[in-house]
Amino acid sequence: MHDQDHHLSAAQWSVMESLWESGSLTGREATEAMKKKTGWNRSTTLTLLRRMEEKELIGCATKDGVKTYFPLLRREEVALQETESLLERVYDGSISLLVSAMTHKRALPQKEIDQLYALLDGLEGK
Amino acid sequence: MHDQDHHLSAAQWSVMESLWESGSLTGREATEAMKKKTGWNRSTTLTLLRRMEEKELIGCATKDGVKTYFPLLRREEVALQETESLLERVYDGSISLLVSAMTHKRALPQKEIDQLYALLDGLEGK
DNA sequence: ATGTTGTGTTTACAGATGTAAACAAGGAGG
DNA sequence: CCTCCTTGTTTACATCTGTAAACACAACAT
Repeated sequence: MHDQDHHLSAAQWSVMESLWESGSLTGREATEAMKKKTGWNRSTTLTLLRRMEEKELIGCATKDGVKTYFPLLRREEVALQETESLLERVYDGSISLLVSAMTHKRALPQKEIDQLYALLDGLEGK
Repeated sequence: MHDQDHHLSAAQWSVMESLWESGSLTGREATEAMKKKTGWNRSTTLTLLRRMEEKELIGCATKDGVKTYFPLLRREEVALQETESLLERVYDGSISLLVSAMTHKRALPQKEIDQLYALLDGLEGK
């Protein structure tokens, strides 16, 4: 395993999302995708890719002068890290506190409620 | 109300936490608290406070040459923002997805499970 | 009156981030 | 051959962050 504690900025998330979605993207594809998604200039995307490669968030292979980038982190991995970080920082590690806070703000759709019940039942069963 | 979308850095959270805990702190108290909590140098804390005041995360009043700082944001407000941001970004807005992800990683203590059930029951009742 | 102390203000400086323009080099067309 | 497109590389530059050292000034102690 490599370094943990990868806090991704919003911009980096955008890039990662695109890479996760397609598995890998050539520089060309990436700049196009980002252009469409966020309006970034080609250079902006390429800079982001370079920096992210430097810090080993993504990898890259060159073939016939064309680079192909791919994620080096799994989405779940990063998601978990970010989630745990927030959970600790804000909710003292308590998921129920988090859920409570959210439900106080905006109503949870019935579907979500059902899913949570199912989830909890599954846990008990184990 | 003022601007939303206040993404606090870890350092800023530390400061805010201290202010939320005590309601307000003089420069002296703040530097001491931060010194103890994070080991920061006096200057570091004062710089943080100044910058945070500039961007109106905190306010400050001077009396007899002594400054007293206090939060301008409520903790719940910021907590909610950060949580919703993560939820959208990572879990497509679905709380149950988030909870699911977390429970897949580490077991939820029984206490948490109970609390979640209670929470859900409360929602149904409403 | 003068040096020490407590408090606040200015200045500093490296690294990360957002955002790109400029530059370079290999192929495709003419 | 010479030029234009495509793809990659370098350089740029303002802002934000983390982390302080230096400086300034008033009150206190001697």
